[in-house]
Amino acid sequence: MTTIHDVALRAGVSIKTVSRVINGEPNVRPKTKAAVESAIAALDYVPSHFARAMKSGQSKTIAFLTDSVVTSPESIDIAKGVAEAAAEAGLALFFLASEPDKSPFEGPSFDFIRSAQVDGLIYATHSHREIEVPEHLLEKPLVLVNCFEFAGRVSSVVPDDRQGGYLAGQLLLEKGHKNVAFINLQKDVVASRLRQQGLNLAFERAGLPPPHCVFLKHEAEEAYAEDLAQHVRTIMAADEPPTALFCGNDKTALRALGVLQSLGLNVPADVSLLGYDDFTIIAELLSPGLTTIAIPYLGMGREAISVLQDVIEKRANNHVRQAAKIQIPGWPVHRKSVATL
Amino acid sequence: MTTIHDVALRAGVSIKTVSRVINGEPNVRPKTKAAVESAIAALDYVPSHFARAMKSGQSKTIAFLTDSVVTSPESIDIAKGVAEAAAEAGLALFFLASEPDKSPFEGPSFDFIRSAQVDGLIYATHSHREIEVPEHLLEKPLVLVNCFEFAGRVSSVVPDDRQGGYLAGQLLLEKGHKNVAFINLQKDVVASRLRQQGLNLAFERAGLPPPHCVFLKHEAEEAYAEDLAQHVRTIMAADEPPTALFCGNDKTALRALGVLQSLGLNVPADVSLLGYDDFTIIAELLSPGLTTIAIPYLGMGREAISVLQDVIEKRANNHVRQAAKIQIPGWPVHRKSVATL
DNA sequence: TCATCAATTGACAGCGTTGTCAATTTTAAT
DNA sequence: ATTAAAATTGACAACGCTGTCAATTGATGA
Repeated sequence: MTTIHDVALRAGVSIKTVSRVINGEPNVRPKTKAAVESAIAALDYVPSHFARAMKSGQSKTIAFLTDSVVTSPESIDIAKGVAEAAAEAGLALFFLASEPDKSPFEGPSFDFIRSAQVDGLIYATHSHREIEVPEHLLEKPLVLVNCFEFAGRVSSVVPDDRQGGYLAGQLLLEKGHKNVAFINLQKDVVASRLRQQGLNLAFERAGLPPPHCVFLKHEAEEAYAEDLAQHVRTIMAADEPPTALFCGNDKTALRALGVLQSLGLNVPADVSLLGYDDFTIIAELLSPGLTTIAIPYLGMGREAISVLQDVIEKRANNHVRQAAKIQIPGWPVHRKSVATL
Repeated sequence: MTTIHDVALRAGVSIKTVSRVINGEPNVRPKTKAAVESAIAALDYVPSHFARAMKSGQSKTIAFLTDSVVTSPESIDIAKGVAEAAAEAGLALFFLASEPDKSPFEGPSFDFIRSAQVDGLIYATHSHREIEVPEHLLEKPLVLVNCFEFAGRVSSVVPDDRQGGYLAGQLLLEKGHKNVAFINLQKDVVASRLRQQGLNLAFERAGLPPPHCVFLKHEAEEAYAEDLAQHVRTIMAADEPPTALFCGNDKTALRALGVLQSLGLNVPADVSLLGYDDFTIIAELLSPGLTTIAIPYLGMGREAISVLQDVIEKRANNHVRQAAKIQIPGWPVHRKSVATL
């Protein structure tokens, strides 16, 4: 491996001067600088990350922890956003998969975070929810993604589910749907309440009563499917069945579509279908293509890096930084499953 | 930060002795060892990864590069397998997202690999294919996943598509399907030829002629869908239509199912449907559940770490290691879409 | 031309760790 | 009890880099 010494030797200067050139410090004669730069190029020298980190105590490295988000296709974009933004910011990124059945905040992975003197942490969850952050984690700059803690000690970046629900309402109303049924996620899911609030708000502002809303039960795959089918059948059997069905996520919408088809109902001719997530695989593959509300996973990931950098900087300067909950808005994705009345 | 000095001070020994205890070296009196260990525990000491890496030149860190696999749900399991196995092996893992429109083997990310003295590299692709490995990459221990180079200079871990095709043939024959149509992937896809070979072999061994096989055209989403629909209709319009349709992947199978249903054909009563990939999201969600051949992504990821460790070790001892192409077998996943005749 | 001051450069220590080798202690053998 | 050998322990250098501070060089003005 070529070191700073090799470069210094070749350029005929001291290692300190090489260091100055590398770090763009002032007070280096242009001629000297040129000599050093050509030596660096000739030797294909890259400064050792470790030596720098050891000296400065700043590793320029952050770690990305997750309950399982990296391995879940729905929210893989969080990781993508984090990775992109980190690269742009010149930060190295460790991905740590937490071990199953264990808190992600302990075990060998976490020892590694400490031993590698990671500058900061990003913790992302699979679903939007509240978490408990162990005391000892607060030592390090930390940003939560897709989750938050009520104590408000840690900054978090979450989807704006209320806005998303509102968006759904707006979209449906624009297309003329006033009689809407909402097959919401399980009642204990954070997003489910928020989206309902947003949806209801949109209807309220239009001078309409809130849409009929049912919650799925939180159960295994089979039970969930049965539960859903039941709901769809009940809803569509009403005296005045809704003109549109808004589902808590795209997967539910996919299932609902199957049930509707089995009832001989055509989407969107007989009933419109609106999803949530913009889970592309499902949404694009369905016929008709599923109109849905996108969750801004990519943007959340990017924002997390930005917030984390801020936290790190503030911490370094001994400023207290007010923890904040940052809500990133989603957007509607128009495909074919919602008809205009 | 607590350092080895703090521990030594507290335990009343020299730093070298602490080092011995940490690294499990012999010739430390049990009493001394106990004293050091209790000091470590009391101070919550974790050795600095950087200092160690600098000293040893071994970073115990590997990098995972990919064209886009991390962000594609189909093969996210490669990443998962790599991450799991790396953690078990005590290796830290860098995930580097390659920049769009750029070779993953250049740019700032790659400089980082060099500066961080990464011990080895794993490069995974989204689809099973041949790639060109730039000369300068061969400096570092490298293992390819889901791709390979014909030059054979680099070890690779790939799915055994031939075996997978054979498995598909076996499965169909076991269920009594002798008249089968294979809607294969695009002709230029590596997997497509191999699977066809495997499938044909299974039929040959059963004393049957090879199944009818058509290839999809490699085109945009819409054209692809149209192309597929055409094929399905043609195939099913034959004088003696096949009793089973084997699709090149689950996505295609999903589409094909739609076409079959639109033709008024019931799966699996009228015709059986076999996919490939075990892309759970699709396969489980379909009704009927899609019988398919699983691609061993997780196992491939795990195997990659094992191979990489081997390469690193051999390299360290100046042994030449014969590069190898390691094929990991898939397996059939029985759901409901293939009926017994 | 020479003193003065600013700009440029380099010597050296130290970040936290482990390898080398010498010093010390313990054990075993007489 | 004494001594040689073995086991245990520690002092110190070095890994590649940057910060400190001193030394050197060049530029400026009288």
